[in-house]
Amino acid sequence: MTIQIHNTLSGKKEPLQTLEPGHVKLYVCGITSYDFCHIGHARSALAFDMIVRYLRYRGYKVTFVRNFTDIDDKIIARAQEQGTSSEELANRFINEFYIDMDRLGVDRPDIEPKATEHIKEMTDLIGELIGKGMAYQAGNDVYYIVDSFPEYGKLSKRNLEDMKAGARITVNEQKKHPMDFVLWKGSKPGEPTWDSPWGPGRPGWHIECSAMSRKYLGETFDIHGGGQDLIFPHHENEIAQSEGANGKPFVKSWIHHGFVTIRDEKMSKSLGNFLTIRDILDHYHPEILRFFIFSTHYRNPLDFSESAMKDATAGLERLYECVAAVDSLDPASADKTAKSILTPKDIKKVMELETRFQQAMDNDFNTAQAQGVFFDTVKNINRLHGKITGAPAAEDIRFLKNATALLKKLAAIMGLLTEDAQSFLAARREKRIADSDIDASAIDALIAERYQCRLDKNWARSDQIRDELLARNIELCDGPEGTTWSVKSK
RNA sequence: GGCGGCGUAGCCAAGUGGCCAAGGCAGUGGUCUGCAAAACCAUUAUUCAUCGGUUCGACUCCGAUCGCCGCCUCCA
Repeated sequence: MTIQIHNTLSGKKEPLQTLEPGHVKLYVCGITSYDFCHIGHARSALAFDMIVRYLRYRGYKVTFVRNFTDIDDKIIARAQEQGTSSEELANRFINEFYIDMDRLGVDRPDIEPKATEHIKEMTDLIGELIGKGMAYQAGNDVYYIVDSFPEYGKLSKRNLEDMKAGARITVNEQKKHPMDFVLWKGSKPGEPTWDSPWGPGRPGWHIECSAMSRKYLGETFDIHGGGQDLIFPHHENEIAQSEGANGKPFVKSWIHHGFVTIRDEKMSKSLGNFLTIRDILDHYHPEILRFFIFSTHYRNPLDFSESAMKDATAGLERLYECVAAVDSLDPASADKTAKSILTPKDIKKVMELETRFQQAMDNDFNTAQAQGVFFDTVKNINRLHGKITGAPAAEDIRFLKNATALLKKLAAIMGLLTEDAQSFLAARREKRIADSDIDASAIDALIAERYQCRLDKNWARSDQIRDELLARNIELCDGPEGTTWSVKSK
């Protein structure tokens, strides 16, 4: 089985064939650091985190590069608003980004280049394009000549004629063609500047990715990724720059993930439906967000809502409940004379987990399908666990523990089931108590009273106490070790 | 207007032409319990927006229609 990946360039799923055997070279467009990251950035980071982990699990060496855009118009504007330098602002939000990524448990890429640390690579590349007649200086700016690259539009499937017709682009007198885009911008007074053969200025947005990917991954590499909104113009322009300068194919396969929407609208600041990663993590455990994001295939739109997060919570807890139940089996309590309850069919069903997981993930990283495989396995584990009556056979304990160990190993590729199951569930219960203003001692007193009622078989009063507490969103659970209580999930 | 994508049960969501159309949430029935709750088990789409076509056979391929979304300006 080979891994199939949907390639935006061809519009089809294609088998992964690395240029260098067993080594995937991956470049992903990172953030422009001028504000806190939102849930859409989280989806991007998590999608590629999962992809890298899966490729490594499948035995590939992966060189993963993700850049920081730390100089651009928005950064300059925001820095001026705040009375600070663009350097300080960009670095501050890079640090905030790391805080978010660490909370989400996202692994660091191998290389995280910053645009401002690669000005030389960019000016070299621009120089090459001018030398080839593919770029020109106009005033203090340098522009790319889109007409010089016949394949312009091949990624976004559009042509220059169509784009001119629907042009909503501000007319720029200096440009020879309205679609020509800027490689180098002459600086205005007060803006950050770097020296260049075309005078003081700063790089255009697209050139950094062409320059930095070439430096770290070479002129041609395997996979380039980002959000669907980057297809045009950003990635289209990267292709024009890189293939124009290098005369070689830029990227073998393009991966673009879908948006996060809220009430089916794309998040945007103008609509005010903007949720930052830390807004979400203040209310939900990081694994719940991960579970939610991976419950849909990465290319589909994903609609954020409280009810969707509630579903994700219930689903993740179901997985943890299964693991916790198996964890609580004590090998020392095994009955040496007990017969195994396992049938060859049971064993086969559970052992299919890894194959089925790989089939799902090989199919363009289909995490939604893979989650389905997890639940099938959980169902089987629970069924077998339920078949055990009395002291279990040692063989059965070993089998169930191996099964949950495998489940945890595979779920970890999506960053799920990484915590101790008992602790996770206990923390969930405590969080619910903490989130509600409940007087625990008063509840304990009522439980004590009810305990006496139950000994006296005074069911009426006993049930009355339970109903009173239930009205306050507190659930009682009568077990062999006494009564426990928990706050009901909404 | 140009280009791309999507429409599968109450909700979410897989499905790379052919055994009963995964899975989750919610619902229903059971096990457990004094009764419950939680947990677990079982169960829930003769049908895949609509209409045609190709095929021995289509949710899957092709065409048309309706509806929704995204990109074409910064954007994950």
